[in-house]
Amino acid sequence: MMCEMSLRFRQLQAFHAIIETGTVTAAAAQLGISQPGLSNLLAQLEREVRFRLFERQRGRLVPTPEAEVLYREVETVVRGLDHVAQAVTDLQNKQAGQLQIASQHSISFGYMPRLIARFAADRPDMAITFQSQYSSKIQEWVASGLFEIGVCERPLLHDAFNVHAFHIETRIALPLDHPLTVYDVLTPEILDNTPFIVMGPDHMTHRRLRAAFAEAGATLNARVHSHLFRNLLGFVREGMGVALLDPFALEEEGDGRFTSRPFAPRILMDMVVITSKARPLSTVGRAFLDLLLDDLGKIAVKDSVRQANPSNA
Amino acid sequence: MMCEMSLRFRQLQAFHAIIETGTVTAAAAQLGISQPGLSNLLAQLEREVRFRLFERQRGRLVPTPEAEVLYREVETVVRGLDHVAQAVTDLQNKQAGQLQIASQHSISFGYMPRLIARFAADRPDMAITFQSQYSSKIQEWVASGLFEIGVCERPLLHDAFNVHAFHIETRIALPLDHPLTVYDVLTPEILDNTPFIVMGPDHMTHRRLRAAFAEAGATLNARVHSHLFRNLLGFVREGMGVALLDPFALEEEGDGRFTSRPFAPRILMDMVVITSKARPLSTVGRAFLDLLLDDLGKIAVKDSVRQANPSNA
DNA sequence: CACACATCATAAGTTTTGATGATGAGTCTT
DNA sequence: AAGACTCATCATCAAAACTTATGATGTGTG
Repeated sequence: MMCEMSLRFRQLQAFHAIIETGTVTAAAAQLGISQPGLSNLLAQLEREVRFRLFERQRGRLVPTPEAEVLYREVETVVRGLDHVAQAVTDLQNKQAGQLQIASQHSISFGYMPRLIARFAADRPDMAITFQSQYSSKIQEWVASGLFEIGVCERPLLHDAFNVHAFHIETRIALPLDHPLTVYDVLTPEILDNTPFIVMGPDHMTHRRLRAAFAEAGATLNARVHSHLFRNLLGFVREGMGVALLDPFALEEEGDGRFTSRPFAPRILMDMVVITSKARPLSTVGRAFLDLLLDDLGKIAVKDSVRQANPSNA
Repeated sequence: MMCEMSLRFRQLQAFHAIIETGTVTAAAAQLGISQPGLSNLLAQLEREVRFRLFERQRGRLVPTPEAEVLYREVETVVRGLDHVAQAVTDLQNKQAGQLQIASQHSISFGYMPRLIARFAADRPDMAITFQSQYSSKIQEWVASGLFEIGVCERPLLHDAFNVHAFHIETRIALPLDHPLTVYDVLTPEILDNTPFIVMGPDHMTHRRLRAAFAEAGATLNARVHSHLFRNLLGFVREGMGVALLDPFALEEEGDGRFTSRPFAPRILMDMVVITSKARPLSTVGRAFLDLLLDDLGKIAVKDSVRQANPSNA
């Protein structure tokens, strides 16, 4: 009684679009094909699975319970294809250079390009690949040998890295005309109930900020949530509140639309420079890593640039 | 510079198979197509993504770092298709009946069929769908309206159910010639270091069993792990050890190759009969539910068949 | 060294699948 | 009853997927 069925991806994609949009016509538009084409795909699929996926009620399609169960599985597959496409464009953007460096977004706009430029000045014929990404992606890339050197935040997800840890002290960014600019150092007490622009709740610094406020018995008034330091700054510029930022994002202070103050108690960002344990560093890689660590020593919190083992969590 | 790329699923499937098997020839066999066909798909994919996925070294394919990064994304998608196929066959096995009942495996061999037979005796022209599945799948099916009545174990994963809780007391099954058959009730002290056949460590009863042994300062000697009560029984029959089982599995006691004893402290299985909050029970559904709850009252631990709210975890 | 047997790539030809546009039937609105 | 929707069906055609046949290259063996 077992019979061959050949679920084709196109059919699942069609099915997915129909459930999502509610009608065949709209689904066809979403996929950029004609309505009869989609009708066919659906008919094929229903013939092959041998149960109804939709009740035809008064000319409309109403998903059966079976369809809803199936949809959950199909969802994973169809959405997954988007992820693959994204991965492909990420990989396409990587040029083949002699030295590959990836760093987390917040450090990628001002600091890293400047350092790389300085490094490349003495080496005119060397090609360097530099890319900005999320911390987890950077770790994946360095682990797989796609990039030689990565700069990202903790936590580390694998154990495949040589790790150089350093810590960056965060500061509070405020609009120029903010009343609290009169203080030299800001504390939770001073900032009690002040509108705050914060990172998503899963980010380290957010949790530490919240803890600092709780400790001081102050209220953290989280007005806007965002997920890139760079975005927070935009809101600060617009005067919507204050934000806790890393000094790299604050480099643009010169634009004169916001300023910054230290925060007490200090909140540090746990950052790391990683290289792959699996393959040894190239000569240029070594040279750049030395420059990077040396330079970070000037910015980072004292005594925090050192060799260290990866600590997960 | 952005150019159109049309990642076809078949190409990803090909890529996935090649990475998995290591050679094109083997991958072709796995997918059931010819080697040149696969070679073509790979060539297409490499042309479209515009970076090498494999180095051709001495006639063999060696994945590039890019390929390994891509593989992780592709993996999700391709494996997902298998899940969809599995879901489809699950759904195909469901017949269209007026009354749909699903129950967890352990209760599905003896008890439920017998009860359903009794119920159907008075109603000769009624079609009933009955299916045995894992607890989580049963919940999904009842939640989506695919089945009217489900019998499964806690924990409940949604809040979409009307819940009737009951508790089943487990017993220790032993081979007939086991020395411990001389006891009327078995305790952790008596069973200290006795070879045990146990459920996987994620199952409730396993954790409680372990706790009971720890409390008594006895050693739980887990000799075999399995994941279906029915399987445990097979090992007991073979004399490999004793096992903690629900009374439904023990119904076959008549076969004379094992026996059972109560265990102290009592270990109960948290079970529930669920129906969907979303749609009201049909008349037959109501009737069967009444019969089921009434009958469970005779088997279950006293005072434990009652209406209750779902409690998660 | 020559032979058998792997590997992957290419070419040409066939079958299957996907999509189109025209058409029709049903439902709801106005 | 017209018009704007829905979805299904048909004939048709192009693109994709697969086939067989063949060649180039590499490896291991007597």
